[in-house]
Amino acid sequence: MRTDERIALAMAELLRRQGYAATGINQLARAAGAPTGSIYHHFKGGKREVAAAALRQTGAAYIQLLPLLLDPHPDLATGVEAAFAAAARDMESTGWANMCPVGVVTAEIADVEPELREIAAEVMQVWVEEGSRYLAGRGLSEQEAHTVIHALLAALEGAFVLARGMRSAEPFLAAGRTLAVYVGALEAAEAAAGPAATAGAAGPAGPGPATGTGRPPTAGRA
Amino acid sequence: MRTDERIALAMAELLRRQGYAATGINQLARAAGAPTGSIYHHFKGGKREVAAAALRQTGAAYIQLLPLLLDPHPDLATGVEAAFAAAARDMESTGWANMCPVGVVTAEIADVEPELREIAAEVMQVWVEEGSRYLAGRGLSEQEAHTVIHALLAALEGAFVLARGMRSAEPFLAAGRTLAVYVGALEAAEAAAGPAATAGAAGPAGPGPATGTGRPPTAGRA
DNA sequence: GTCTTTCTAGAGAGACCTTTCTAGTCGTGC
DNA sequence: GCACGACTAGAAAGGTCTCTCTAGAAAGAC
Repeated sequence: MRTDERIALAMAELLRRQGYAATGINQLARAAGAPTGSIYHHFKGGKREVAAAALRQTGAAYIQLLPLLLDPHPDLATGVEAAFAAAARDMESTGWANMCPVGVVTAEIADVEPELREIAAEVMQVWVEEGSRYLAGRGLSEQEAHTVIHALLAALEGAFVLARGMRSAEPFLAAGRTLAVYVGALEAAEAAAGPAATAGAAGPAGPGPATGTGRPPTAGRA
Repeated sequence: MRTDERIALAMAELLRRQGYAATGINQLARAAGAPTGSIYHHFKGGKREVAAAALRQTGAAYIQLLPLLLDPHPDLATGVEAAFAAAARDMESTGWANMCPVGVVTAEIADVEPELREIAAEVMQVWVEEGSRYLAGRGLSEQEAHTVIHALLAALEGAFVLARGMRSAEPFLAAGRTLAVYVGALEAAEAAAGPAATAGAAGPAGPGPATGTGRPPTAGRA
C-alpha cells in the first residue's frame, strides 16, 4: 500500500472517531506509520488536504454500498429496512464508533473550514445523484427517488449520531422501519398503477395529479 | 444575565458552529465577555464542564420545542411536516449554521471525551422519553410513539448535517414528508379502529396480531 | 465602618500544535 | 559508477492551547 494512501486512510479512521480539529498531524503520522515530513511531501496543503482526500475516498466508498445492500432484496422496502439493520450491527460491532467521516466533519467545522465543507457538499451531491438514479432504476419516479434518497441519507446520518451517543441500535431500526413503510407504500402504488407507468411515461408527474406532492396515495391522512 | 449563564450560552453557540475541539477557552472568554479566570471560577472542570452545562441547557430547550411546534396542528402528520419545514427555514436564516450542539459534540468526540458522551446520552434519553410521552398523548400507541420519536430525532439530526453541508432545505423537507406519511398512516389506522383502542387497551400488541412489528396496516407492502 | 465571600481580571507556565527545514536513503536511468 | 528525483526521517521554530496563580473589585453581614 502506498504511503499517501495509508495516510489518507488513517486520516479517515481518525476523522470517524474524533473529528477534524482534535486530530493532530503527529497523531496522524503515528497512525499511518509515516513521519511528519512524508505527510507534507504527499499533501502540500497539510492537514486540510489530507482530510479532503480522506473525505473524497470515504464518500465514494459509501455510495457503493447502496446497490450492494439493496440489490439482494427484490422489494426495496425490505432492502431498506435490512440495510439500516446492517448499519446498526456494524456500528455496534465497532463499539458505536464507526461514524461516517463526512457527517462528522460537516457537523463539526462547516463554518470554520469552508474548503472542507465544499468537498463534503460535493460528496453528498454525488450520494444524492447516484442514489436517486439507483432508486429510479428500482422503479421509483424521479421525484420520489429524490425524496427518498434525501430522507434516507438524513435518517442514516442522524442515526449514526444518536446511536453513537446512546449506544443503542434503536435509532437505526426505527429510521429503517419508517422509511421502509414509506417506500413500501410507493411500491404498492406503482404495482397497482401497472408496470406500464414505470416502463413507459415515468415522468415527474407521478401516479396521478391528485398526489402532486409526491405522497404515496395509499397512505392517506385523516 | 449571570456570568456563568453567559459563559454556558456562549459555549453552546460556539459548539453549534465549530464543535468542541476547535473551541478554545480564550475564544469562549471573548465570546462571553468574561475573562479566562471567571470561566475557571464558575466551572472548576474547565472547558469540559462548560460544554457539559451547555449541552444540558440546549438539550432541555430543544425538547420543549416539540409540543410548541406540534400542538397547533390538530393532526400529527401535518404537524411533523410543518415542524421540519420550520427547522429548514431556521437553518437557512442562520446561514446553514444553526446545528444542534448535542449532535455536533456527539459526532465529534464521543470516543475521546467519554464524560461528554454520557451527558449527550442523558440528554438524548430525555428527548426520547419526553418525546414519546408527548406522542402517546397525541394518540399513538406506546410502541409506535417510541419508534416515531427515534426516527424523528434521527431524521432531524441527520437533516441538520446534510443541510449544513449542501446548504439546502431538501433533507429537511424530504425527511419531514416521509415521517408525516408514516405518522398519517398510523393516525388513520387508529381512527379506523375506533377511539376505544386508544383510550382503552392500548397495549404493546398494537392494532392487531398480524401487524405485530408495529407497522401501520394501511401502508401494506407488496 | 470592617470583615468575609464571591467574582472579575489578566499575566504567565508549560505543553502541544502545525508547518518548515535540512539530511539522509532508496530506486532507477544511463 | 554516477546523477537525480522521490521519498523518508525527525529536529526545530513559532504560535496557540489549557489551566494556574495572584491581585483587586463588588456585595452583603454585622
